[in-house]
Amino acid sequence: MEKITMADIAQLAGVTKSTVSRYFNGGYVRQETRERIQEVIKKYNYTPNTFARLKARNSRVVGVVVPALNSKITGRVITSIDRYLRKEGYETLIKNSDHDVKQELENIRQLMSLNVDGILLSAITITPEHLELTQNSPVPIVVLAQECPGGFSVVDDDYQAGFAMGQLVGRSHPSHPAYLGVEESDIAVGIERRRGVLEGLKSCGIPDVRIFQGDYSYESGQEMTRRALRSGPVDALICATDRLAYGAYRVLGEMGLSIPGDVAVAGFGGYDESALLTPILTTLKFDSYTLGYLGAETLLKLIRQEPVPQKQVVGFQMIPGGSLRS
Amino acid sequence: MEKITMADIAQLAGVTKSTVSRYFNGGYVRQETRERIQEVIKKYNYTPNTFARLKARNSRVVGVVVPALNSKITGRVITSIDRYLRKEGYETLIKNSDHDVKQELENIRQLMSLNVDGILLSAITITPEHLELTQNSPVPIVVLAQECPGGFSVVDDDYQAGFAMGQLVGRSHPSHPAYLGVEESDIAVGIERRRGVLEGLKSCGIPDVRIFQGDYSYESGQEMTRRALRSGPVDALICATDRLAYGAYRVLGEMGLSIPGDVAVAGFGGYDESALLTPILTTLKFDSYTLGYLGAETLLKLIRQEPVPQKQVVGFQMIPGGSLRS
DNA sequence: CTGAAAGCGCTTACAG
DNA sequence: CTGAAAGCGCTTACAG
Repeated sequence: MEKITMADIAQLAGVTKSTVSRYFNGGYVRQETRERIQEVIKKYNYTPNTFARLKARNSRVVGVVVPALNSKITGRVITSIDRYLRKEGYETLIKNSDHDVKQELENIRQLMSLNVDGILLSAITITPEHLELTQNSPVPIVVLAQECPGGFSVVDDDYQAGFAMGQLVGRSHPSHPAYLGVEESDIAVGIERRRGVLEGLKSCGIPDVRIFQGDYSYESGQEMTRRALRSGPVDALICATDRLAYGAYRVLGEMGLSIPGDVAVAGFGGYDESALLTPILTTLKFDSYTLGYLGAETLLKLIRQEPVPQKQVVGFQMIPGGSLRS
Repeated sequence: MEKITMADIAQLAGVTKSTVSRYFNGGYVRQETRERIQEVIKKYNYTPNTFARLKARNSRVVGVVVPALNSKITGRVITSIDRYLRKEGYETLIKNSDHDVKQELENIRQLMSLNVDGILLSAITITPEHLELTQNSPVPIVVLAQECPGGFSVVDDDYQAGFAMGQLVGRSHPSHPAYLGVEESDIAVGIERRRGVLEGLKSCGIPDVRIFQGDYSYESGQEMTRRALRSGPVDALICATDRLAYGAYRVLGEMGLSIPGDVAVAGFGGYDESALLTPILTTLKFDSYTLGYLGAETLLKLIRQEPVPQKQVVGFQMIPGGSLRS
C-alpha cells in the first residue's frame, strides 16, 4: 500500500487539494463535490496526516504527560481524558515520563515544539523548571493532581481526605498511631494528605503520631511497617496509599499480629483489590474519572479562550472496610 | 515564549538551517560550528519539531496501539517498549483503543498516515480487516500477545501455560472441575489458554470439565462462579485471569465455601495483588517485560531490514500459592 | 564542510 | 463554491 496523500485524493475526486482540505476543516464545499470526495476517501481509507498541518492555527491534538503507565489511577485518568477529547474531536498524544523528572521536562518541551493545542500534565513534582516552562508556555497547560502556583490545576482534595481519615481512625482513640508516608517533593500526597491526617487525629485529641517516609512501592510499605514496629508499640497504621497498606498487611501477618485487633490499618486510593483483603481495607477513593474529565474540559476551554477557574478540587469517598476498630 | 524554529536557531548561530538540520541528523558539521549551534540550542531549550520532518526518510517515531490503559500488564508492556525505544533514539507514540475494535483500526490507520517508522500492535482481536491492514501496511508492524497469520508476532506461551496449570490442578484429581474463560475472539486467552488447561487436565485422566464464558471483569468472575455453582457440584475453579479468580474468591467467601478445602482456585497473570489474598492465589506470570522488549527490538530490526523470526514465544513462571489442594 | 533550492503533505488568505 | 500560490518547519540532493 503506497502512502496516499491529499493531493492524490484531490486528483481522484477531480478537485484541488485546497478543496479536500476545506472538506476536512469544515470550509465551503458544494454538496455534490463533498460526496465525490467522501467516496474517494472511503475507497482508499484515507486519513490526513495530522502532523503535516504545519500551517494550521490549531492542530486538534492535545498532549498528555504522565509519570508512569503502570498505575491503575493513572490509567483511569488517561482513559477519562482520552474519551472526553475524542468526543470533542481532539486527538490524544500520550507521553510517559517513567518517574524521571528530566524525562518529564523533556516530554513537555517536545510537546510544545510539536505545536499541540494544549498540554495536560500529571506531574511527579513541581520544580522551578516546571514553573518556568508552564509560565512561558506558548500553549495552555493544565496540571493534574498537583497544585501549580500561577498555573491552572485540577486536584484531589488531599487535605480534606486526610482529615476525614484521621478523624475516622482517631475516633477509636489509638494510643500509638503511626503514619507511613511518601517524599515531600510530592506536595499533594507527601505534605497535604499527611497534614490532613495529623490534624484529623489532633481533632480527636491525638497529637502524637510517629511518622515514616518511603517511596510508593509495596516493598517500601513493608519496610516502613517493620521500622514502625521496631521503633516502639504501634496500634494504628495510616498508610498514604493502599499499596503501602498492602505492605503493612504482609508484615503484620508475618508477625502474627491481627488486623484490627492488634493494629488498625487504613489506606488511600480505593483500589479494587483492597476489597479482597482479609479484613477488607478501610480506604478512601478519589474520583479519578472526574479529575481527568475536568482536566480535559478545562484545557479545551483555555484553548477556546473561555473563562476557567484557576484551581478545581475533586471530591472523594470513604470506603469503610474491616481494618479499623470501631 | 514564542515558538522557536530551526531557522531561528540557524540565524542565531550564524549558519543556515541546512547546517542545523545536519547537526541533528548526524551529517557533516565542523567541530567549531557544531559547538556554536549547540550553545544556541541549549540557551533556547530548542527541540526540533519531530513531525515537521515531512521529507525525512525515517521519522524515528514508533506508534504503539494498546487495547486499554488501565491494566497492569499493558502498563508493564508499554513501559518496557518505551524504555527500549528511548534507549535506541526513538520516540514512542501511544494510542489507546479503549476496547473498541473500530477505534483500534482507526488508530492503526492514523499512525500509518503519520508516517511513523513502525507500529507495535497489542490487538484486542485479529479481524480480517486487521489482516488486510497489516499485510498492506507501508511500514512494518509487530503484533503483541496475539498471533498474526502472515505477520510478525511476539506472544505469550498460552497453550503451555494452560497445560502446566491444568496438570498442576489435575494432580489433586478434582472430581468436578470448572473453567472460567473469556470470549473466543481473543484467540490467545479465549482459545489457546483454555485448550492448554483442558489438555493438561486430560493428561491427568480428567476429561470432563464444565466450561463458562464471560468478559474480563471482576463482576464477570463473580457471575461465572455463581453460574458454575448453580450448574452442579464444583471442587476446582480454573480462571483464565487473576481478576476472574478475584471474583471467584468473593463469591465463594459469601457462600461460606473454603478455599481450597471446598473449592480449589487457580488464576493466570501473576498480579502482585494475588499474593495478598487469603489463601494466596496460585497463579502463573507471563513475562510482560520481555514481551515488550522483544516486540520493540523486533520492530527496529524490521525497520532496519534485518532478519527476524516470524513468531517469538515468551516464557512464563508458575507462582504457587495456597489455593490448590496438594 | 556549508549553503541555495526544491520539496514533504498540508492550510490559508486571496482571487475569481 | 473552487483554484493558484505562498508558506508551515523541516530534509535532502546538489553545487561549491
